[in-house]
Amino acid sequence: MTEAGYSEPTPIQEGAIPHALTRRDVCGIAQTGTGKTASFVLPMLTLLERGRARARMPRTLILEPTRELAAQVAENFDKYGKNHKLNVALLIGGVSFDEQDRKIERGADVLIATPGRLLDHTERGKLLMTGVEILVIDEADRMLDMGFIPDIERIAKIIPFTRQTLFFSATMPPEIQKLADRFLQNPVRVEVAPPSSTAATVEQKLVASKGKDYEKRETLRSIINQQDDLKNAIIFCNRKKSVADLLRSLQRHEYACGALHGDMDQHSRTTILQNFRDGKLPLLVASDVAARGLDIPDVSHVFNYDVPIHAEDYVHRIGRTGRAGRKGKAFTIATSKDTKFVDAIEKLIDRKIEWLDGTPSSLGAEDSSEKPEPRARRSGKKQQAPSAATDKDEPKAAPQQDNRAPRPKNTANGSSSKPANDDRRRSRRRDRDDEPTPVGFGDDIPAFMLIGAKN
DNA sequence: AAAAAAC
Repeated sequence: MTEAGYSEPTPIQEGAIPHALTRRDVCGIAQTGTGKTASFVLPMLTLLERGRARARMPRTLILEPTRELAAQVAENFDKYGKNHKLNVALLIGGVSFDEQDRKIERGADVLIATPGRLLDHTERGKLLMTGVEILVIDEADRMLDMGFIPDIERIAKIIPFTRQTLFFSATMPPEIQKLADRFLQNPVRVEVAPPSSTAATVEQKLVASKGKDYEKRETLRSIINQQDDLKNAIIFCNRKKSVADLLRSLQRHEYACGALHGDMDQHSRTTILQNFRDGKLPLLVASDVAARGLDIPDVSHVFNYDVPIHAEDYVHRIGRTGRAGRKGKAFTIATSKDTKFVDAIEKLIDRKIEWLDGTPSSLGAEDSSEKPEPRARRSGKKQQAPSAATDKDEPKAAPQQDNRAPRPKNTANGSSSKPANDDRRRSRRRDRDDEPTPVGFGDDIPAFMLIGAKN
């Protein structure tokens, strides 16, 4: 706890907790990584000490935009609420109703939910919201982005007017303010960080790349290999398909990596995230599902494989590193097509991001210097099955593989996506026969991290 | 140019 920075209150905690305890509504403007979660979990623990939950009538409700965030808040209750004998129910999609139903039936002190699943439960008539005393709306700006506001309105409507509401958002644009005005009564406003700031401890760089997929992948591998202090990293892509493609490519190059995006089944999402947190998986390829709020302590690097289309997402992505005053590095691969998005980011964060090699104008123009490998290499692979999109970048990557820096030695995915190219791989062994045999984690992965189960 | 969330 001390290590996590909770030995003394953070500004948002200092500002919000006393008011929450006096049952005032709170409008908190705080980014993740500011101790925001504890600023509602801790007072809730105190307020819940009196009284007990009745069957099917939860006493408090916390709404989160993504399943991972909801699970994370549930973990916080387990951590801080050890001695409070609370019933915590996590209601998220992608997993079965049964256990959730049982927890509701037993009487939940705390309900932590994503909007869709919560409404699903209420519509089945097994969940009564009339006993809710505290409503927490977390990540409101993101709820808005994701189109959840109508759901939130429906939910708020079935919760008694006499409730206390704690409302949190990283930013407070006019639409969010209007929303806050609707949900809150005479709130205390607590604001702790300017919305578009990036941590000063994060070293940010742009990396010029040519625009083809395989060229970007090669650029990415090259920056990864250049890092001598890489402990773990999140690699962000704009699309789920890119996440999947990049994962396959990196795995073929024997990087230990896993993927996280919203089309994956919940079991894989949970397992991969847990392995990444535990340090078993050093590289996480992810969509923006991982950009906000996920509490992964001490991510040393963030790589933006794609420049985010929305500038705010850049701030959220690189906010995964440099947390709690630690050092972090963020590299953004940019092609000539990304110029306007880069401009928008620099405008938002109000500073220029340096180019890695000081070559802003060389976008796509520096081919000769970096590529000693002639195209002739390609001829050797013509009878291969014309499948995996990753084929093309194999030969070019080979020369760099020999003296890679602290490269992860294992491959782990925890899901079904194994490179189905064993024979092809063997035939290319000569390209990297100095590589150690990859060791998979496979079954080594701890059992499905049951959300809310503590160890 | 996208992602996320209910079945």
